[in-house]
Amino acid sequence: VRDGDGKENRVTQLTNGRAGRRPTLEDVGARAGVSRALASRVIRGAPGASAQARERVVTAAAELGYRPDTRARLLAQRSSQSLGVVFGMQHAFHAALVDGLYDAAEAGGYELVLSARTPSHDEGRAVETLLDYRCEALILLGSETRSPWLAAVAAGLPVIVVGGRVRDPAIDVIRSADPDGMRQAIDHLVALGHRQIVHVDGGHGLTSADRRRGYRTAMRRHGLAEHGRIIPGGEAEESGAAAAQQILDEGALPTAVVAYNDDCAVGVLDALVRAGVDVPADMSVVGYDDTWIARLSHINLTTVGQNAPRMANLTVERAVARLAGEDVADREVILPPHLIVRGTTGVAQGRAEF
Amino acid sequence: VRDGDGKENRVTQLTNGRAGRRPTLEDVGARAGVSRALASRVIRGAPGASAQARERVVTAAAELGYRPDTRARLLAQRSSQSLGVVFGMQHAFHAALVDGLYDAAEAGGYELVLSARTPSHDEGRAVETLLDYRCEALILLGSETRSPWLAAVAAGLPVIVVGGRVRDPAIDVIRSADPDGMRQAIDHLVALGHRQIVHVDGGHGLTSADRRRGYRTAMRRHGLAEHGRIIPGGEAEESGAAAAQQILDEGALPTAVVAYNDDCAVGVLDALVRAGVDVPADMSVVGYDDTWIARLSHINLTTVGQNAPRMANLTVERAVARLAGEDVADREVILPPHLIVRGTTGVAQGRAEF
DNA sequence: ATGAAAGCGCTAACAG
DNA sequence: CTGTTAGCGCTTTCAT
Repeated sequence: VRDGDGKENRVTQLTNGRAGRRPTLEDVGARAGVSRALASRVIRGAPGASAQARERVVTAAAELGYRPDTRARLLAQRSSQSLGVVFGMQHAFHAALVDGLYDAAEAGGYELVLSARTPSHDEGRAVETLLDYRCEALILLGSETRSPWLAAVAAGLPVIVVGGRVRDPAIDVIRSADPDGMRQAIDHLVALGHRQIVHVDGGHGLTSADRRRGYRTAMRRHGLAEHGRIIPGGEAEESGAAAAQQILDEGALPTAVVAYNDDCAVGVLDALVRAGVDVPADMSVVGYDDTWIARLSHINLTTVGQNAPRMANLTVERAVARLAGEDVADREVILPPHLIVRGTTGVAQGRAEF
Repeated sequence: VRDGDGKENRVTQLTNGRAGRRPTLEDVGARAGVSRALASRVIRGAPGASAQARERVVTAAAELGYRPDTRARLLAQRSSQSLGVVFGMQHAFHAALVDGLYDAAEAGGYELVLSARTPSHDEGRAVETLLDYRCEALILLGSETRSPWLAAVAAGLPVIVVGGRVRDPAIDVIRSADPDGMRQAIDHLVALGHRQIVHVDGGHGLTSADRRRGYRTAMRRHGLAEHGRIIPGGEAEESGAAAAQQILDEGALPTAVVAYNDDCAVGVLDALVRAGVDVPADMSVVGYDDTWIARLSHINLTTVGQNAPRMANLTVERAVARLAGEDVADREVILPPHLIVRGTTGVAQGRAEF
């Protein structure tokens, strides 16, 4: 009798009132025979109401199908208790993040106001919208903006970038240690006997640069700098496929490919499979982000996971801390990523140079 | 003497926040030497302000970096001028739809309030949030809810479902003619000489039922009822892969597969390619929705397109019409889909039965 | 053309 | 514990 009935009742109440005007606190108070202020206290669970009053207000509200008006509440409150979130539709990882943010925000008593980044609604517009709603803090998923306007915005309210790279000292960043994730991937491959490991990178972004750096460092540490190779890629499947094609065309195949992210890795995977390369028998492939696409049973991609729920929690925590004026030591929180071994990596083939 | 001083002091005391106070219309008016009301008129481009006043207010606002407070504006206006949108992160098609909705809403002078459907934030919660923002109409992307609560909600405000199937007479539906899309796909394949065409369906949803029906009808019309076959699938890649595996295991391969949607088709594609089946030489594959995934150059999937921008426009139009109280003849608007021929379909192999 | 005043629905300070 | 009184920032009559 949990969700089904409860929800049904809740929503039914929404519409019980007359079609013309939705009931206000005044109406509820009148029906319960108390003042609007007292009704308000009861509704929002604030202290200072007798059990009797509480009971009457609750029933009156239920009968009327009362629902508080968010706009009015936000306006009257000193704090709007809402966090603005800019996300990119399309980004699989953002879906997980937003999900976590809903949880964390609710737990912290905050509302979430969403604004999407789409071709016709860029990050700037998204931020403006959110600002106009007077949300108290801004959460930008995967932003890599270097424009000065973000800094200006950050002067007005806490701004937290999740899974992106921004260097402004006024902006908090929650992300994971990309070089470390790469290290784990390389370590894993090396342990499986791979030496010819190429990296299909993610293009010009800062995150891409980080992962590239992690790749280089890890290869060097294993004494494989000679065998390393970086192929220009991108964020999408298409780039991965193109990069894989390039690898194939060159003839001298590596034994493993580490891609910038899962999307890119899937592109690589696809191109390889089409070319008749057996993964992982002939070649291993590793992605990054552990998005739902990596988990699909037929893809079953070995990848580096970022713990979206944890990042979401930290993000909301950080936002709340900033809003409370607490001093935070570290502008940047860097979480440890963790390798998730699935089916696209295996022992390296015997090779001439072995 | 204006009451500026006293009020200013009071307010300054109240807002000892870190960020200082954002300018209000009152501030803009004061700086421009006009009343708040007049400033309001100028800001929102309402008539009733001299060119001179207009000019001064505009510059004052610019200097102050004034931005209207959406919450307050919505509260004061009789109509909130905002449309609530519930979408599913993850759904590639919704990204295109939301993009179009932003465009259309802006053109129509409406705000968009987004609420995502995620594991921890289901459609019911999403709708509640939106309702609490007092948006004037609700736009549900891809909803197939059969619960009575939606009907209850629709009693209170216009509800428009896009690309879904809901039977309530109070709910508008904008979708495309799925059976017709299927027909186009089948016609295309038949024209290429295919006869053994199987359909991997989308499961229990109404949209899936529609497409399944379209498949059956089209096959019958071509006299291919005997060759038809429907394999249970689902909405995601995984289901497509599983269905393809089933087809492969059975030995007697068809020459073409029409999948429920692009995701499913990509799963099919993947499983086929892994099994060494050459697409489209050995087998043709068709998807549905023309999402970005179908357009990826290495997937290059023949699919049925739904014209998201058009649907978005119609949706907003419909919402506005309902809000204006206009009588709309057709509760359901059904758009013609169109086949997009790409690289996964080709002439059928010569077959024994030919 | 302009301004004063009255709200929108709610919260919050202060009396009783 | 409860009601009264002020607003939150903006729009909207209704005078001037």
